[in-house]
Amino acid sequence: MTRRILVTSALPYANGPIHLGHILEAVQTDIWVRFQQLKGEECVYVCADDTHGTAIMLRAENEGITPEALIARVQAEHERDYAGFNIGFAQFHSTHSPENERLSQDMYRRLRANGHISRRRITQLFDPEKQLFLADRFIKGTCPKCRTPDQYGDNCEACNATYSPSDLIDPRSTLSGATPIEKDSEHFFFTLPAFTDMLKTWTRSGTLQESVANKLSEWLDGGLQEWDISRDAPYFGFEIPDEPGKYFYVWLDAPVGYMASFEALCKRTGLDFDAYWKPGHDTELYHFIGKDIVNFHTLFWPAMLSSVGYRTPTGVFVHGFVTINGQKMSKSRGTFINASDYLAHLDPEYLRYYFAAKLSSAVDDLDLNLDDFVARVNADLVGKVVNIASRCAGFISKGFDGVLSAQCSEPALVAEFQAAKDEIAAHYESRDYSKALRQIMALADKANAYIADKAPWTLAKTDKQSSEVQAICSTGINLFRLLMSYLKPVLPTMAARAEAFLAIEPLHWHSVDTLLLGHRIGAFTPLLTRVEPDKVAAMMASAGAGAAGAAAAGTTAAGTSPVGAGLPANKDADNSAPAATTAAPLAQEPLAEEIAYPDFAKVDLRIARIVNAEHVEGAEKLLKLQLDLGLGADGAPVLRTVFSGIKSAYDPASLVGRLTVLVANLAPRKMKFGMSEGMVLAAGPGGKDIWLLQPDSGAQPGMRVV
RNA sequence: GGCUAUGUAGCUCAGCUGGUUAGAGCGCAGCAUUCAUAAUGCUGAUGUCCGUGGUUCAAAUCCACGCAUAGCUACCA
Repeated sequence: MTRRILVTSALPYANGPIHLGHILEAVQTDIWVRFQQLKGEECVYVCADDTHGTAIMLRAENEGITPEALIARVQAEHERDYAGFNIGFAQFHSTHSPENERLSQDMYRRLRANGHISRRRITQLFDPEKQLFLADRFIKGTCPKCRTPDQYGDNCEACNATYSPSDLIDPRSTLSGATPIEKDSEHFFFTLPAFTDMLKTWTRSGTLQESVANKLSEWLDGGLQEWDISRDAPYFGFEIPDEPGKYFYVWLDAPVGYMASFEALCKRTGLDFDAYWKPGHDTELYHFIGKDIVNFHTLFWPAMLSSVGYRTPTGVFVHGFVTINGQKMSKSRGTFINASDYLAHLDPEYLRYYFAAKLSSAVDDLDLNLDDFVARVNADLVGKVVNIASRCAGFISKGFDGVLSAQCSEPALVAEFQAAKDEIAAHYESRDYSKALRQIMALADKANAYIADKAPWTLAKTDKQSSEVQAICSTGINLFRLLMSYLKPVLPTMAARAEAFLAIEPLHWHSVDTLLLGHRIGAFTPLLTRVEPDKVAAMMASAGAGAAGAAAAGTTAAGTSPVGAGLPANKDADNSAPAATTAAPLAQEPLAEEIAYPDFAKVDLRIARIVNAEHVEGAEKLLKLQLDLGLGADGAPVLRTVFSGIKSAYDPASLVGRLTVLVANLAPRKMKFGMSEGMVLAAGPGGKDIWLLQPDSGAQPGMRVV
């Protein structure tokens, strides 16, 4: 029985570029969808741009264009970036579409008919110059608790107090600088409390990860409140039926955008809309989202759906955020990496693999550690997987005209690879991609060990056409083919190259039940090249340059995605400036965390004279230095031996007599060639580019550096 | 502040419902190998499992408190 599955990932907001947070979500979703499709399920993946709201309106105004022109331009960029990562949408639509307008208004009318819309007047701060009601983040003022100036309207970054914007001392609009006035207006509310029981059941019915359900009980137990779904003109969005001058809050029509996108797909392909959105069908509906937008998808959305007689989602899958080298992406730190920054320098499959290798079904954040990224991709994909094909293919083409043996040797090993299918499938199904890939890589290790053990190259020396060589290498090729079948959801492009190399029809999940026997394969070509660390550095440089450009240009007030995919809502988020290409060291390695003076004072830096420097036998990188610190308290000269990794940059003879700076109270470290009693200071990326610190003349050995 | 998570080798992470000397990959050291995109195989070293208390015959695993990090905290997007 074929499953019929509709999958969405969160709608990126049309106010900024696609960044690695969006890509994490898209990759997670895409892998799941491709896996389902390879298994033969009918699985479609839809998404759209989220295009409404004050932020879009203001941005368009700043740029002197219409909102429609803005969202059209941004959507083209978004689609290009997603395509660059091979995200296989069946439909990428827009919330500013006729389908969405009709569906949103229809949903509102039915909510209203069911008595789930209430209305009342509320008072808000209003910018008299811009003639605009102000959201909290467009108001700044002095914190009423601790008097820190320049705080946003909802909470104080200095003392963490929360308050309402009208409590601020000396409030002003960040849009015009005007002093806001209080003004009231009628708003429309969705009566969420009426759905408390329904939601308590639904959130605990296996649709959500446990930690997410735990988090939600905070809201459910604390008592739900009505949800304000209207905004006053001027607003870029859909007008509320029968209520001129009132617009749907962007978050009302954003999730409806999932339906709208799907409806557009149905029109093109003949899929049955109702079978996926009306109750009583065996179809499945899943939303992949980031942890910042849980409320909208697991409270408001299912409540609205159930009110108007649509089905509720089968599952909502929540993931964490992307961090870069352990820190959250930040424009000021130069670690805000846009999809286009990545694609300009690196192969998308690297990142798909790296994300997959670290993704689980948990809500944890995922760290992109750049050194780990290079090492992991190169070791796993090039060193392990591709290597299997690479080391076997030559024998087959040279000795046997590319024809594989009629039987595999080592049937037990082959069977073990095939038997892993169900377990790997279960991991993909449950979104434990890291477990799936760990298992696949363990198999790849076995394949390499098998080939090393059989050493076909020794046999080939005596007989190039030995049937044993053919059998061993054909087995290797078959093992490689099985691994590629398992990896195909993650690495579609590499899988396609492998299919071309093997001269076979596209692999699918059940391809592992068969073997390639007596088949002629093509010539081996590199299926994936290694990640070059230089390219990673270049990517970071362009991301950092984007940040610098944005700062110099002065950012406009703007939000990140309402249906944000990977980052916390960032008040400073903005489009990045065009990427530059020069690599600034500061951009590559941002400043470390601030420390207090006492922390610095712990480090005792001293001037030292290099009195001897020599090569160390057997050491690749080290020089052995003798350092003179001058006379000690007892009048005797103090000498230190330090091993320093500067061999590649300095000739020992050129160092003797120089002054430099020594970390004098560093704990001695036992190294292979002896004890190192301290550390000399140097800068640079390594290799020939290392520069030793040297004081101006006049400094004496033993002087403390402060 | 409250809540939800996270904190395990240099790095990235597994360790489910408590039970022998705490694991993997990468990195590192040594040996082997040279078929392969300096790829591969074998061997080895490395951990107060964030801290402090507690429950228990037994805790990385349970409880409490604390520290650190992230997110959420509804008329923010």
